[in-house]
Amino acid sequence: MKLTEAKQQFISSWGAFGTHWGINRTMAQIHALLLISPDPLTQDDIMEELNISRGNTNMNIRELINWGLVERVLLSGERKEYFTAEKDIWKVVKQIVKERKKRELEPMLQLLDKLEEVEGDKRDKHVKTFVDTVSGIKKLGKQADKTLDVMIRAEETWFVGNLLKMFK
Amino acid sequence: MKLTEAKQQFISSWGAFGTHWGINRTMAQIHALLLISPDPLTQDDIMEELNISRGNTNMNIRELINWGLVERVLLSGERKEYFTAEKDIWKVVKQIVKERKKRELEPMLQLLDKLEEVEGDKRDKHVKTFVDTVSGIKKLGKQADKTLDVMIRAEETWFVGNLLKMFK
DNA sequence: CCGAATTTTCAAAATTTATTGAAAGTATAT
DNA sequence: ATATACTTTCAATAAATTTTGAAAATTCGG
Repeated sequence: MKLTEAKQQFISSWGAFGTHWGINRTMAQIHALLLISPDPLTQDDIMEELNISRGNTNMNIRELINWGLVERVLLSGERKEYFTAEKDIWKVVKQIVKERKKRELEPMLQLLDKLEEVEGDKRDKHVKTFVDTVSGIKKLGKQADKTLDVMIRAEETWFVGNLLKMFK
Repeated sequence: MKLTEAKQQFISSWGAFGTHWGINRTMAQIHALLLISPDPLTQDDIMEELNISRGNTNMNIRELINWGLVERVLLSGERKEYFTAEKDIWKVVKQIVKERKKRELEPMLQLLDKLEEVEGDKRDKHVKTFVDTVSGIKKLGKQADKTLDVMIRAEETWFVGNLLKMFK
């Protein structure tokens, strides 16, 4: 397979993959393109490579910057902004985990805390099932939260080594 | 907070949560409703509770069954089908992990295997960056794959205990 | 086998989400 | 200060996804 074709496949399937994870296609594709680009790219490079409009490109680059996955780079003597993606995949994964934990897991846990305190007689099976379900989710969610905290601080070598050993 | 209100909040935020994870709102809401229902429900119960159409209800129940999260239940002497959700959250999580691994991670790893074999001179930095990126993702993906395999087989008590100890 | 109850399908409609592109905004060099 | 290069915004449009509901198919008791 030629590089050009391989690149296209990578970008397109990274985009499709993203849509299963609540990330929009374009954002994932821009990320993919930057991941495999040895040098920083301009907005125009990205627009041209992916055939997308200026506005769309701009919005999604900014979103990637918000997620901490892409950085602005200023090349000396150049007026244009360049963009580059973190290439260390372990760092990328940790960053995504960190953001999603903050955006999704933590608010969910807060809600569950409130819902667990529902009024009513526990002998009513509707109340009991509700409280048990909420508690069960909360318990697992809190464990996940702690585990992810440590993971975010971990080094890849340490993480992979230990995790595998543990699971033998 | 009253049970009725708590239920509604739970269902609606479970639905919103689902949409961040590539699951459609209705599917997640039906799942939420069944999770907190002590007894199995019919399609009509679900339609009424969530105010959704028959077709929509039917489609999403079947999808939940495909995911292994909901089961058909036949009550003796009843013609209608009843549905119930697995209540053990750890089992639910394992089931979701299992399915997503099969549907998403495994195909991605297969693709990466192919893409890693791209033709071209490694001294070309475009080729090098591409191959390095693909290899990096593949390596981490394969580790995740193995780790999830063990997790899928693990018991919650064992899992939570060990994981926490390990991360201290 | 018939007919009523129930489930499933699927084309059309509604809704949600993503994309465009032109206009407005900003920064920089001279 | 002005012109120019570049970035951002956002209302309109397009595309993708979800939902509906009526018709078709299936199931099951008698």
